[in-house]
Amino acid sequence: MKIEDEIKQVAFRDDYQKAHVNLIFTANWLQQQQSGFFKQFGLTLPQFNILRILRGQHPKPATVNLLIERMLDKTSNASRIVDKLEAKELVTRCVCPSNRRAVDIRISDPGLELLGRLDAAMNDQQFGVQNLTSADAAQLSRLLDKIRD
Amino acid sequence: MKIEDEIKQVAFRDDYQKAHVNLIFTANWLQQQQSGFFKQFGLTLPQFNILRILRGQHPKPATVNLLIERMLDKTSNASRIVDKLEAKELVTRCVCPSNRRAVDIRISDPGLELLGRLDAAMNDQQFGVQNLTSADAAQLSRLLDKIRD
DNA sequence: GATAATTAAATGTATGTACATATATTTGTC
DNA sequence: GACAAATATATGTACATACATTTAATTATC
Repeated sequence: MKIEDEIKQVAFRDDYQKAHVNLIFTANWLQQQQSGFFKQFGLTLPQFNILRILRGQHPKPATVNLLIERMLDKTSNASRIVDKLEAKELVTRCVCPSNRRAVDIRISDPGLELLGRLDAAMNDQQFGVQNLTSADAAQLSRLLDKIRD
Repeated sequence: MKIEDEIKQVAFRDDYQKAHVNLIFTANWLQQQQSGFFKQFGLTLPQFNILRILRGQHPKPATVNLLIERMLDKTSNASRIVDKLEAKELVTRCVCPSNRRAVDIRISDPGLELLGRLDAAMNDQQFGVQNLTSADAAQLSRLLDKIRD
């Protein structure tokens, strides 16, 4: 659906304003699609992202600092998201032996198992990007990179 | 900067996954740019959006329902955002005379004055979309509309 | 080696999001 | 006109975000 119809705004000042609003709107739409998906597995999107980083490190541990570096949203609160994952026993947390300020965070076996199920489900669920051609997708990334220059 | 460098991921599975991650990352980046901007004026992004809708209605009142319809994020809590704006005396709220279930919400004179200052400042602040050509911006909107089909 | 500065994580507070539920008013039906 | 259904908003709870502050451990400096 065209963005004008989605947000019931008759016209935009120019293509720049339209692209800007469309970007915010679409990313939001995507996040909602995704959070509905993750909810089936008892996770939120940020919790999933942290688990995925931990799997990337596995079997090495990660520290909170490393999680913050790798997270898409740098300013979010990794420490409290790990709290939630620990409560669900998807990760373990223990004081780092070589630096007792830091904590070693590891994905647990149930955590790995959950991510495995999520991977399988995600292959059947492409959240709209499948509507693009491969060339479209590449072009989209090029435009987005240009915006952040 | 290319998305691979931004999030320190070596490679994506395909252009689809890359575009997807890039979209989420870029929209987040844009929102952070904006929220820093609005903070100078004592507003948050959703508060600004509500004020802008109210100005569009002015001098007619808006109801909470109308705000929800027009907001980019449909599921957020308009009622509590209006609470914050009312506390700052940027809007007024009173029971609608013709339907006492509804509340009439109006932007106040200080609210209009604040939006006026924001408009001026926003013309000097284009948040990255100015890096695109006009044709790029139009193409971006076309791709985003396609994703949400 | 005591003390200051830095670093790593956790905590506090205000705001917003998502979703369920509650309260009050209006509308529809018998 | 009583009572059920629908409507408009507000409230409650859990989670996340944004940013400042605190606590504890380590490193640097004298």
